[in-house]
Amino acid sequence: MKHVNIKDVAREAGVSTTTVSYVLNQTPSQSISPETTERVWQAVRTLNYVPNLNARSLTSQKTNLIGVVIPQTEPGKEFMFANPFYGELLSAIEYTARRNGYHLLLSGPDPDQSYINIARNRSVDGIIIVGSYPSKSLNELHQLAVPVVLVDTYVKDDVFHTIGIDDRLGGQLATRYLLEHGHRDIAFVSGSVSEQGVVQKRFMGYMDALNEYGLSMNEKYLYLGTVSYDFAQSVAEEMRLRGNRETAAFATADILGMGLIKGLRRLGRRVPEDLSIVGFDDLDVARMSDPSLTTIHQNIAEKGRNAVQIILDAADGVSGKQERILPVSIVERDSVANLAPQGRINT
Amino acid sequence: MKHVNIKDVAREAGVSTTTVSYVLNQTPSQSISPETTERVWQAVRTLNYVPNLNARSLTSQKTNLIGVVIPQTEPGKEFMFANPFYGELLSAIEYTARRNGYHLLLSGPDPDQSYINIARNRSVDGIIIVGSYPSKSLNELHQLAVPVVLVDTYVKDDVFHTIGIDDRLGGQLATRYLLEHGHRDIAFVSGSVSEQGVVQKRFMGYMDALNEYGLSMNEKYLYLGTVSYDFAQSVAEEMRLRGNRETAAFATADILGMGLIKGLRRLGRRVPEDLSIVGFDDLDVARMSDPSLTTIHQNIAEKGRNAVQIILDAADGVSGKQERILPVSIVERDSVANLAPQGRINT
DNA sequence: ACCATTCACTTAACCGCTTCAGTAAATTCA
DNA sequence: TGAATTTACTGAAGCGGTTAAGTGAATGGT
Repeated sequence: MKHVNIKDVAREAGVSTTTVSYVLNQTPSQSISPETTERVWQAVRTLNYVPNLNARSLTSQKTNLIGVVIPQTEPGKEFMFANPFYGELLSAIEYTARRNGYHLLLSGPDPDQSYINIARNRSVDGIIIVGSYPSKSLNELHQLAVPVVLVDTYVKDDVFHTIGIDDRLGGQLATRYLLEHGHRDIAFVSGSVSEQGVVQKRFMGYMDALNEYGLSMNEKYLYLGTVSYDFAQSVAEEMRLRGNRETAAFATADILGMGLIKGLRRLGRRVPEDLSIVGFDDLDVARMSDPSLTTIHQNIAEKGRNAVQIILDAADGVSGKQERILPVSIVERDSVANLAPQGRINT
Repeated sequence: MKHVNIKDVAREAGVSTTTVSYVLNQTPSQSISPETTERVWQAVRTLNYVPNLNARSLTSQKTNLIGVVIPQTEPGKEFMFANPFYGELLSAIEYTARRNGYHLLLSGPDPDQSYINIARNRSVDGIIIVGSYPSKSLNELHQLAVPVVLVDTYVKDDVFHTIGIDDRLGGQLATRYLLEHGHRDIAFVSGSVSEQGVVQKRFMGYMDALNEYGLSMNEKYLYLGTVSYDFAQSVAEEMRLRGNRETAAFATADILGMGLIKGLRRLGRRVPEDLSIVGFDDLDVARMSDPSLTTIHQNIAEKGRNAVQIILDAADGVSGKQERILPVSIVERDSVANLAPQGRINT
């Protein structure tokens, strides 16, 4: 099946390829008669012509492609998008991009960081990078001529655009909520704390709240591992091993909160009666869990929309680094118990 | 920042662009001296040259791009990938593709079906279509020159490759499992039954199992809606309204099973004591639920890997339609109770 | 009525790369 | 040793578009 090209259309319509191009792109500076325009469209229809975007990109230097790099959530596992968080984010990105005539070029991060090359050799019009990466590999992105949007990465830099949430406030809200409900011994359950990641900020918020109440962080209450259901499940056991007496836990991801619930239940402990839990993200699964998870809400879709919008803006000539921070809020559900002064429990 | 091109490299290395091209692609039919080869690579390094894949694709007619079309799970919602099923599938696809030097061009289905054009104008090397679509829109894909892989679509056609699971057997296994546990009044909870979709097959399996036990389908036990947690939750209420006496339910997706659990609990009914449930898919969330969900396992990642492999094969010249069906099995967890003859319950 | 515009198009160069068809020198073979 | 082959390259066409510059004819202004 031969690819029909612009020449075929030109021949069919009895005009030059230039004219066809002008008609197709409705080039504003050029005037084409209505009759010719119609003839061209007619030819396009009869030949069922579709422009080759590769060729078009070659000259126009515009690809209408946005590169998206999404991390593995667990090292070694290939299922990076299995985490619903990324699914929702990617959905919003895809939808917004498509609404604006863009498509997505998707990639996980290669060990050899070839995702940088994607931006260069595919000539994407922009690139969205989700999650935290070693800053040295980010440095390589500086040589790029296209706008780069970092999602959920904390990095001091005045070239990359960033979009994120107020993670520190989120951590504070979560912890404060537990404090307000009478809890004083609050565990901190999370994946590893990296320099550029969100966990560090949430941890700072955790400490902020403790400080508000004149408390200080107790290292025995820190449970750091990976952002996975299984790790969180094991934390329940670890709590017992450490002989800790925490009455509540702040889990920095809903998945962690859910794993923790499961782990506790296995040991015969109940949520929230024996341990109150606040999660983070407000994924769909948070309300599906039993008990449903009190959590910090963030607007994931809005994050995705903003990421695309920043690139769209940049493509439209808006200059200067953009830095957007979306709000967070607490969603009260059923995983936190009120610890009355007497030590009695009221859910 | 000027794009450095092959000419710059040629000049730097003191050779022709042809030679550079041969070195870069290691064209087998051409012999280049080691010294020249080294000079070219040296030039590539000093200039930090990255080939423009757009230009390359233009001549070579190969893009190393695989188009992926993933449906919205709920009409009107933009979050098509939020369903963990698609996340896992997409992950496997992306990973396998990247391992083989391909990238993914991602798109949701436009109302105007422009995803067909993606295949044509972006000149992807293949296209993977997930989920069921109206067969007329599939017909348009026939004009494509690239291999098309349909995932989870039942369509009689000898052009499209297909990859799926034995949905009918899955439905049968699920239902039979309930029957084996003494259940006779078994609800069928699912999204809408479409011509090409998987639900229809699962429904047939449901009936197969009933027939095995000399039972026939009772229309009162059919609950059809959308594949969503919320719908399933409402089914619990609907069951009461209908005044039905089912002791078990086969939910054609894990999300439905989970929603059903939640809905029942809201009404003070317990799973599995009051209603036993078998789900489908064996998503991560199935084991996270409480009670954990007995479900039909399918290897989602394997599905994704196969989809890519089919395209890779076709690109390598393997001809003929491929049709792969992956096995299913039942995973026993905690959502099914044994209904003893006396009517007593043993979990 | 004459020059300046505007209109409606076309010609041709170019985007960055691949690849066919050469070509001159070095090597092999009889 | 001369012809045939191989080696190591190069020139130029072409992939399918876009776009700057150019060209007649029609229109406008005075």
